Amino acid sequence: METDWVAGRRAQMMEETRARLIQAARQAFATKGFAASSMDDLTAAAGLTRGALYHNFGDKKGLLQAVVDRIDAEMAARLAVVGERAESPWQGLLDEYRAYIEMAVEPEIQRIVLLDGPAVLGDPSTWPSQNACLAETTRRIRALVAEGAIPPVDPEAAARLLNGASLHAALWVAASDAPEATLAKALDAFRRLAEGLAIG
Amino acid sequence: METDWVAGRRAQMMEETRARLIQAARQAFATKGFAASSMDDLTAAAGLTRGALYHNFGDKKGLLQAVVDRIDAEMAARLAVVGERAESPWQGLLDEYRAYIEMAVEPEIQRIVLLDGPAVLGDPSTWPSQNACLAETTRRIRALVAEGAIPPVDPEAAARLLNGASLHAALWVAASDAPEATLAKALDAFRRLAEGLAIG
DNA sequence: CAAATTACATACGCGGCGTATGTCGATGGA
DNA sequence: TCCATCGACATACGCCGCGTATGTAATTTG
Repeated sequence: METDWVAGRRAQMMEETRARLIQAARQAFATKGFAASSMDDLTAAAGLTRGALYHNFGDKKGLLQAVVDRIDAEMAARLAVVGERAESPWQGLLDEYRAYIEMAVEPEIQRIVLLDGPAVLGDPSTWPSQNACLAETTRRIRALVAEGAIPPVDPEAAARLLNGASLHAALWVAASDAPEATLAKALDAFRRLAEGLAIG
Repeated sequence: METDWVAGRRAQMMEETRARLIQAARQAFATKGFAASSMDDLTAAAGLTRGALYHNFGDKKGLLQAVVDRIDAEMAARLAVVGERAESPWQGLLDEYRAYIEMAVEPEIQRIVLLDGPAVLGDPSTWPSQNACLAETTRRIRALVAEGAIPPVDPEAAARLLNGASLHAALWVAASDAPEATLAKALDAFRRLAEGLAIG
């Protein structure tokens, strides 16, 4: 009979394999993009072959999905920490979005989650991960409405629009040749938009 | 010697060829996406071969660029008409963005310009077409600031953020199973954000 | 009239994806 | 203890699609 100990060890091996593939994929997708990344190269870099990949993730898109889910979860965690530190819920929201924009400038996040992800996997809301990052900001806006800090608004709608605005701000900053100045302009404009929620 | 008449006729033939390829590409890219569209199928549908394609557009990305430029120009023209019809400049801006969101729901525009375009060609601001659509909204915001209708803000920053918000609103609406209701919620939230520009 | 150029079509090679098949260790019943 | 099974990968194969090199017919130029 298979002991729990042995079974657990086997499962741990598989998780190790998956983790290594995901890590290699992050590296490849971030630097070369999804389309230009070869599965052979990618798996070889992880010390495996395409067999392991198709066994664990089904196909190339499945691997991208796994990578996206992982990064998205990391982003949501980072956002929650930032939002919690703020002195007021409203300031927490602004801080979260500032952090979001700054994260979205990171090449890995921008390339994988914001460009290739939607293009290959479709609208983020249809992702299995349900876009934890979006859920986090939606939750925060919902709380603001519930406690009367801002006038009623559909939380998901507001979160989606603000996320979209942040994402484009990040693309703009990343492509700019004066990132600092561009970021400042983007953040200023963003604040103006967000305050429309607080006032209107 | 080549007469002007003959030269003009030759140029017209090439434009005809380019137009047919672009049209076939629009159809293919819109329905199957850029990556899944075969150049052989695409050119055959236009009654040509890949030879014509590489001669006129360089490579597959070049064709996408041409398609994107064309659609972008059409969008900008449609937006300008909508904005001009409004009774006030501010209302013109709101009308333009309403039109933008509704356009962005159209599968062809969403798939080609908003998803595959940025993923394959990079940030829209780096496109040769200079994103006529974005330029149009930037121009309008600049005018609003100039005439004192809204407090000073960097026009490009504001336009980019609003475009991003609109785009994500459109993705949301398109993926929704109750598009009408979703569109209403999106438009309401968008109006709140935009008013942040007017007030803040 | 020969040489060069244009605007395509045809032919070829290479890489990459997905799948079918093989392998090896672990498991589990007789 | 032995063999049949199964899971987790590796290997092998075929097909498709892109880019490029080459061919070709019409036209222009010297």
